[in-house]
Amino acid sequence: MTPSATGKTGGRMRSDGWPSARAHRIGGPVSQDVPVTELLPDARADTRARIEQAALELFARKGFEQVTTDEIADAAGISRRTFFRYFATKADAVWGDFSLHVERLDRLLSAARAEQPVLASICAAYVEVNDYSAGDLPMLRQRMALILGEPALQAHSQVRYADVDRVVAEHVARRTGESPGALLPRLVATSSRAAATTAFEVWLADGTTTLADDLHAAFDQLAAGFPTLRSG
Amino acid sequence: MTPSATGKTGGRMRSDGWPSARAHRIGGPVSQDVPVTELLPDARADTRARIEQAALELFARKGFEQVTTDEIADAAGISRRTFFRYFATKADAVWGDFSLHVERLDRLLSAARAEQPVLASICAAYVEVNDYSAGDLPMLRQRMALILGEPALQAHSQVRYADVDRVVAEHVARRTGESPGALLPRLVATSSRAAATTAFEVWLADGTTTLADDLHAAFDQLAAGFPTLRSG
DNA sequence: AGGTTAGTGACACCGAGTGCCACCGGCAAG
DNA sequence: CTTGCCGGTGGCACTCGGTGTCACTAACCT
Repeated sequence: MTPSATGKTGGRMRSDGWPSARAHRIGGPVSQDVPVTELLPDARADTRARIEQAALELFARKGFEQVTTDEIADAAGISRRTFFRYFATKADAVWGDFSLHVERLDRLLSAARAEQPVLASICAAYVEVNDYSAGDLPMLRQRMALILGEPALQAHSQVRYADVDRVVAEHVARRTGESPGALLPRLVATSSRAAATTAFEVWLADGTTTLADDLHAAFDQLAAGFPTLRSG
Repeated sequence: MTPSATGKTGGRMRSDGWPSARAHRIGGPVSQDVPVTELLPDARADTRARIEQAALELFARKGFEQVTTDEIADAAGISRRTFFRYFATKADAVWGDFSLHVERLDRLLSAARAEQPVLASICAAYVEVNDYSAGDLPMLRQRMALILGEPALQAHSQVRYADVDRVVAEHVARRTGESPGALLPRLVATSSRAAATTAFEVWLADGTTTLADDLHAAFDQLAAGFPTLRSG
């Protein structure tokens, strides 16, 4: 918890450091920028953000697999054990509160106008959820480059996307009166997510286009049954 | 290699078993059904098949996460280390020679008639690759139930599907003259795979339909831009 | 017979994750 | 002020997936 984490042992089995109480005694008098009091309110949110930031920076610099949870914990000034109290897996540190995004997507879909074509509603919801401010774009790029580029994160993403698909499939089911497990709701959910993911990839690789434009382009193709393909 | 694997140590750090030479000496004279000679030709293929079978049976019975690689090795009559000489990861034991399927898909796409619409070629290739004999269907069901149901395998599948997507995207790129990295080839690849995966899920859940029928149904919807959705 | 080679098992090691316990700080009740 | 509770934490031991290394064996090739 000492803001300057230098001097902490951090690793397990390293046995070259002092017990953590010692580190506290060292760091304590040196740093006074955190008043020690009022640590309770949302110190957890702070710590979580610090871990996430440290992890993201390390992943971007060295690659996901090359970073150990020990290093992340060290960089964030906490112990390895505490890292896993904030994030269930190493991969989860890359996905900030993703469940919030899913909830937001759900709310947007539920509030969609009934006159609007279903795919248009889904596209609009995807665009809205991914409407980041210019200042946040660099972090988004970094995050998505990791998620789409690192095989381990690519694999992990499947689990996260399952939630998205469920929400979208339920929306389609509501609109068509079918069961969420039927072919059409599932298919619309998975293929619209495929469209979104592809748009992200193109947006990342290109660098000149807008994410919203790429999303619209992908969804237009999907909704029209890939008209440019009919030349065959 | 003793056909009856009872008496093997199997686990690591268990230290209650004899050295492996001892086990060989015990198992040797007892079992003569394997002529010891002609073990070289494709004993590897045999061993690989035995491991795969043991793993699949254990996964289906206890769940993927509840099975350790030690157990698989024991059941297959080999050591843990040898398991990882045949399969890079525990998850890979579920996917039989999947690269063969990808190669076959690639060949089918390359041989597709140019007059045929692109999506029809892709659908036909998917159907062809997944045209199992009636006798193999139970194993296919078991495999796919694991891959689509177990989160860990679901995640791992992403890596495998990346190869499929690459092959399909390259085909689309050849047909349209675009780059394989452009939006349309990527999008067609990912969304057609989404269609295939969804068809598999529905086929698995339903039990009365044909996989080929479900695949055609999904691709028809995709190619037509989800016509039943236009009621909005 | 001697050397080569492929397949194997034992072993040690790493890193992700988990359960458990001890500690320490804040806080309420006495 | 002391006592006891409680949330967050660090340390530790353990499991399990995965890897590098080494020694051994059996088939093979001269």
